[in-house]
Parts: sequence; C-alpha cells; structure tokens
Amino acid sequence: MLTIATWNVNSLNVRLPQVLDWLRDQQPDILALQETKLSDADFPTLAIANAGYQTVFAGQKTYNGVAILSRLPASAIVTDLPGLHDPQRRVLGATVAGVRVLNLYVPNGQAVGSDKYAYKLAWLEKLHDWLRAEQAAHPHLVALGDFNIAPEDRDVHDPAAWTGQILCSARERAAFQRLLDLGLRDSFRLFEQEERSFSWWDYRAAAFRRNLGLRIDHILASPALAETCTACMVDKAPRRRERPSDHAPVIARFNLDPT
DNA sequence: ATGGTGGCGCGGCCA
Repeated sequence: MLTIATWNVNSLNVRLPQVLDWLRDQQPDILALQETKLSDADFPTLAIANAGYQTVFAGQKTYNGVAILSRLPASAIVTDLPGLHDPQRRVLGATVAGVRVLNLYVPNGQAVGSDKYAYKLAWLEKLHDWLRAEQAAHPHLVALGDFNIAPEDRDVHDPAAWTGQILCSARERAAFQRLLDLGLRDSFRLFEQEERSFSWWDYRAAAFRRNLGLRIDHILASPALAETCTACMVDKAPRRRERPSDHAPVIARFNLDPT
C-alpha cells in the first residue's frame, strides 16, 4: 500500500504545526506541498525529519515554493519545466518508492485575458509536453498538486456564476483535458464521491462553512498506476482548524509495494 | 455591499 497526498499549505511557516499533525494522523508515504513561501535556507528540514520524513524542495521567498516529503529517499530531482526558464518555483519532480512524482503549482492566472492568464496557458502547454515525455519514461507516474483548474461544472459550487471565470474558463479546462488525453486519470473520479466535493474554499464570505468551494487540487495517475488506485478523497479536517490553509489535502491510495 | 480574508511584510501584491 502506498499513500500519496497533495496539499497547498499557503505558507509552510504558518502551517508547519498542522502539517506535522497531519503527517502523524495520516502517515502518507509521500506528501507534495505547494505554496511553501520559504527560501531553501529557511526550510524546516529538521522538524520534518523528526516526524520521519525526508524532504526535497524548490523554495522561493514570499511566493510559490514546492516540496516533497517522503518516507523513502527521493532521486532524479527536477525543478523546472523543460524549455521554461522561470524564477517562479512551481515544479518539483522526483522518483520515490518506484513512482515518478511530479509536484505542480500551476499559475493561478488572476483573470481571463490578463498577462497572468497568458502565462498560465503557456505554462500548461509546457507542462503537457513534459508530462508526455515523463510518462513515456516512467510507467508509474503521478502529476499532482494545485492545478488551479476546476475540470468540470460538478467541481464548482455555482457553475453559472463561475462560467468563463478564472479557474473555470474553457481554455483552462481544455488544457486540463489535454493532460487527461495523455492517458492520465483523475484519481478522484475513479470512485464514487459525494456531490459538491471541493478542495479549496475562499477565505472570504464564510465560504468553507457554506461549502462554496472549487475542486482545483488533483492527483493524476498514469494508466498503470491508476490500475492500482484503491481510493481518493479530500480530507476536510485541516480546513476546519483555526488559521487553516484555504486548501484541504487530497489523498490517494495505491495497492503497490514501495520499490 | 464592485466588497469580503489571509500571507508577506510594512505598501501593495498575490491568491
């Protein structure tokens, strides 16, 4: 059994106690973090090691920043999309326990038509080409993280209000579908799920209490890995805590022995 | 109510 999870923590500095609690409670084999907002020099390697996890990271002060926490060591580490020389630390690839793990913090895009939207779409193009190459080299692969895309209307609390908006626009959804067209499977949709299942809720307007969310955090599995997937769920418990991240962790379990 | 909250870091950006 291999458990792989993703969590946008919106500042690891603030959320470290919650992450340590969550590691203790859930004991994932692999946890991909986004928005650590820490330079590499400030990464809390020791506290995480004391919890039983090794760490690799691609850090950035104030914005972005990604990390992979794992029971077993990580190798073949990559921190950039090929062909995209980007100071923003949004990508971390590593091989752990025989699985190629690609941790992604897809650009938010801010607003449809903005410069950041164009950057997001260009980024997703580069991601597509990279995932195709990585999948060819690694039969057991997960591409997981904060995709900042709600793939379908059922992933949106109010589809009418969000139609054409950022995180839901047709071009973003088409880019996401192109990733699925590579053969990747959305682990969450391999199983029956509650209606109105989301992974992110705005801090404003009591959105979490009212379940006004979007499902934008995903665990995409290669075909061979998806065959072994036994469960995928959102863990809303951390979102209920005081001073939470605006995202909840997503967990997938695989009937696979670590190698 | 064209807002609201939170993180970073101390004004304004980003989400």
